[in-house]
Amino acid sequence: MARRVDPHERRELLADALMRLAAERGLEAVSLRHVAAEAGVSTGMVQHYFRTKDEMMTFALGMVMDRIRRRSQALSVPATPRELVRGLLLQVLPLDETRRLENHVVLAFLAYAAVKPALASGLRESAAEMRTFLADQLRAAGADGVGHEQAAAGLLALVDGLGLQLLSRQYADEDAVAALDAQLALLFGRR
Amino acid sequence: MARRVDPHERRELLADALMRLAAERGLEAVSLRHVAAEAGVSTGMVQHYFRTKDEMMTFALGMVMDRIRRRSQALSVPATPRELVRGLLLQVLPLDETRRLENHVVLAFLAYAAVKPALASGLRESAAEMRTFLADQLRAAGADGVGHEQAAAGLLALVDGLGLQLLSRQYADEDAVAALDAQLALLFGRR
DNA sequence: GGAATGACAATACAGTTGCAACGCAAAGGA
DNA sequence: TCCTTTGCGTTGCAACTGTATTGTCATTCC
Repeated sequence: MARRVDPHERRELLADALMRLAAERGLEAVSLRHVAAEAGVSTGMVQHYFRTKDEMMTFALGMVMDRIRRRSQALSVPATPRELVRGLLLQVLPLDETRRLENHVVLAFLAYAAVKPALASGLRESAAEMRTFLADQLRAAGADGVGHEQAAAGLLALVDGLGLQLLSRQYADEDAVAALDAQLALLFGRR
Repeated sequence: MARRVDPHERRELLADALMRLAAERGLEAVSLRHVAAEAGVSTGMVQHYFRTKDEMMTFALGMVMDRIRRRSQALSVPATPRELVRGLLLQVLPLDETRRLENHVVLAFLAYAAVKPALASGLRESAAEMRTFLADQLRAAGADGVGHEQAAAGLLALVDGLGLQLLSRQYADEDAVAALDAQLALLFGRR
């Protein structure tokens, strides 16, 4: 067995195992051996594809952000700005098991990045990206009232906060959606 | 030296050291030895006051939540509901070093509690407490539009999200305050 | 048909972890 | 005065950590 394998595919396999671990037992449970066990491979193989643990973490975080981005882009079917905004923000909320898992991982990495600034840049980027997109849509819709940048930032913060509360089960899914809709009504006008 | 010491005071000393560690180097850096070193005592003493690491973590989290609550209650000088709400929410945002530190710790524990449900209940409680307080104030102010419970939940989520973004330095302090004020204007009416 | 190479597996190693056990000094009651 | 209790320091231990080293194949190229 030589060159036959696709390295990127292997890395994704391992990163998937890492995600499952992080979501179910926290980032503290992520060790080379645990990831290997979860993926059903040897620790040697993990080391083969990630020379260091940090490299593994960085790759996994990048993968998660990439998936979220990709799902959002697949969303850009013709629609009104308001529908676009709502769709995008609903994409981010943890309303099903896959996105629960992803949000768990993002939360874990958020706490991790608060201490390891090298990882924070990726998170910052994708947030900024989403913020300008939201602001553009708000402008296009002619949303009145507050500045568009500010409203976009507020929406993003709202969704982040709702996500947090959903994760810790303080809140039912439909209540979170209702809170989001209420805010959209305030910004775009009722209905 | 025997009975002279106040056990609770000692525990707070140790929990303080834990907080500093968690804020500066993350929860992963919190070990019995590190906490002992940071507090300038022996690991034996840490073990004397906390029989297990989990007991130490739980106590520290409780202490942080207590401090936040206490600061909020000290705030209830006569004021209009709107001022009260603004004051309370500004209390929660990480706008100075102490509160940055506290928010860091809360974030770390949030990620931790997402995996250790035993710790989550405390967080849930204090959030619910704050939500009903906010809803009461909104009702008292006769804020129109959306339901009061929903608006309160939205405000809380907004502040949580803003806190997250402030912590990861995605955002300037004054922008966060502006976003909060914009939302208050939407709810209470301009000015 | 070697030789080189890529893909792993196994093991070793030094450091760190939570926790238990033991030790001992000082204060108070008997 | 003894003796128990409280408060803490020290040491030890088994488990686990990230990383480095080495070994073992199967495959591909010359």
